[in-house]
Amino acid sequence: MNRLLCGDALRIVPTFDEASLDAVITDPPYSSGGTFRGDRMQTTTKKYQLTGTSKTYSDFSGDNRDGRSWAFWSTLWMSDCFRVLKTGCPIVVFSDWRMLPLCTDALQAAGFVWRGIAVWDKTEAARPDKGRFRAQAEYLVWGSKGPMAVDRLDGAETRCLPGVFRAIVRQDDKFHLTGKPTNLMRQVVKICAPGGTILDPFMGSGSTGKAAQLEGYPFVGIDLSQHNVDIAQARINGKTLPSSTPTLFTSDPSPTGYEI
Amino acid sequence: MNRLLCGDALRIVPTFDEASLDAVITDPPYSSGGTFRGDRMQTTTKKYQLTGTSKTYSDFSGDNRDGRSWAFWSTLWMSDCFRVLKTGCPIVVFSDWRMLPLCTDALQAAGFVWRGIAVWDKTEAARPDKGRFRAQAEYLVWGSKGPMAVDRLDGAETRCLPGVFRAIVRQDDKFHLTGKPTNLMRQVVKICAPGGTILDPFMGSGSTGKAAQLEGYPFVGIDLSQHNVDIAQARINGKTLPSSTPTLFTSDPSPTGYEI
DNA sequence: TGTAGGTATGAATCCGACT
DNA sequence: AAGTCGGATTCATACCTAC
Repeated sequence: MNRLLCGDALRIVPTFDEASLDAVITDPPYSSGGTFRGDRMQTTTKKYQLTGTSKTYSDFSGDNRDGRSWAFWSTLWMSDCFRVLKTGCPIVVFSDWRMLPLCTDALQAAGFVWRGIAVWDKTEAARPDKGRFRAQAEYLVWGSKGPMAVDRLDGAETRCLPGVFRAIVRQDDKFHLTGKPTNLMRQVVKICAPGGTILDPFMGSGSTGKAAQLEGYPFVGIDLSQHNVDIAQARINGKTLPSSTPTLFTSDPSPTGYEI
Repeated sequence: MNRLLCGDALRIVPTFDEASLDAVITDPPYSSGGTFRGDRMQTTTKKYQLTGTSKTYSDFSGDNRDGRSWAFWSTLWMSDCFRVLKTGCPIVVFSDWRMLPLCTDALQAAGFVWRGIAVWDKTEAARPDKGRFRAQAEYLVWGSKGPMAVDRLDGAETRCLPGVFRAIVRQDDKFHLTGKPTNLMRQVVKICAPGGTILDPFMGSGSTGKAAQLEGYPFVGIDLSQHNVDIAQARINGKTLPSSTPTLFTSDPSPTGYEI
């Protein structure tokens, strides 16, 4: 069973039971985009979308922190995730090149053992820049709560996962400004032990959830925006949007949302 | 014309003229913790040959002593490189995933503008790890001395370089424990403006120098080990070793070596 | 269904003009 | 002045349209 919740991860995750989940796989707002503070303060579409693009995506909030506060905030939500993960279970966090060092700091500050960096190669379709190395990769900073739980993989076939994923972004597979390809996420979720429940505290349009469903993992997703929760629900359910949408989670400690 | 020098980069680079070189491309020792020569002189073969780099580190990288002193030492030699580079010119430093955050810190501490991370994908030939993401990539942390010098690229054709290099490690193209494929390095050296002189303060067996030669760049290489300097000389010259090898650079401020 | 050719796009960046 | 705003740029690939 899947649960999709609308609200702030910093409020919702603490309501979950300790040591109840099997993996965290997420793509938080990077607060990147620009050398100067002013550049980060733009709307996300202004920062990340090419001027003159016809297709429009909704802006998302929480993308204007500076480096220090981004690391501080990341440590907070990663600590919450640490609490609800079972011992030996993995966390995977997407990052761009600029935030990568801060991301590894926050992961370790939250108590995780940093295990490595995997690479998402977006191929040569990524935006070029004359006389420079093309910024065509994003990074998957990953670690575990204590020693990796190899034991739990007994019985089920245990695979080595790739360290570099080559996956281009397709228009018909992109439901969010920063949406990830489904084929990429189907590979990534396999870091979770078979049948384990996966949490994505910043699910966006729900690519992690869709991939989890396709690979047979129960999924818990959280997003600040009702719009995104609706899109994710529709994608994962494979249905059109319901007439009655769930209410926004505010201060009530018991979140509301979809159970699908 | 190429120059190959034997000695300590921290002694030799300061003897070069300020703002006299056009690029720094290098692969420093990853685990060389020492500020002191003796620390770096210890044999690393045993550490690397059996397990690859990752097993030799503790599970808790970051602010331990090895990491701190590596970053400190890196800042020193990068600062030397900063001085001898012309304004607007690039520096490229290879790093493994563990040292990557420290490497970006040191690069910026030395005064460079950090511009990004490129990826060397060693492909699936890298050693697999059950139930984990394969550590199959190394990283090229790169930056520039001030704003990138686009002006100097006028006239010559300027291109966007790839951000992910796929290159398998071939045994017959490997003259050194951590040698890089020539095809990889031929791509990387193109970050240097056409005809510019490239410095590699830790040249090892000279892959950077060989690539520089093939792509038409003058090259200055430094290595602590006479053995490596001899190998590099032979590779770049395409000849057998000379009967009289150059003397080890010690405290004499005017280094000796090959001019080829 | 297949091929060829034109157009749109990308988790940017730089720079100059304006407030 | 520091902060904002907007236009130009880069090229491999996907996507669309015409034949």
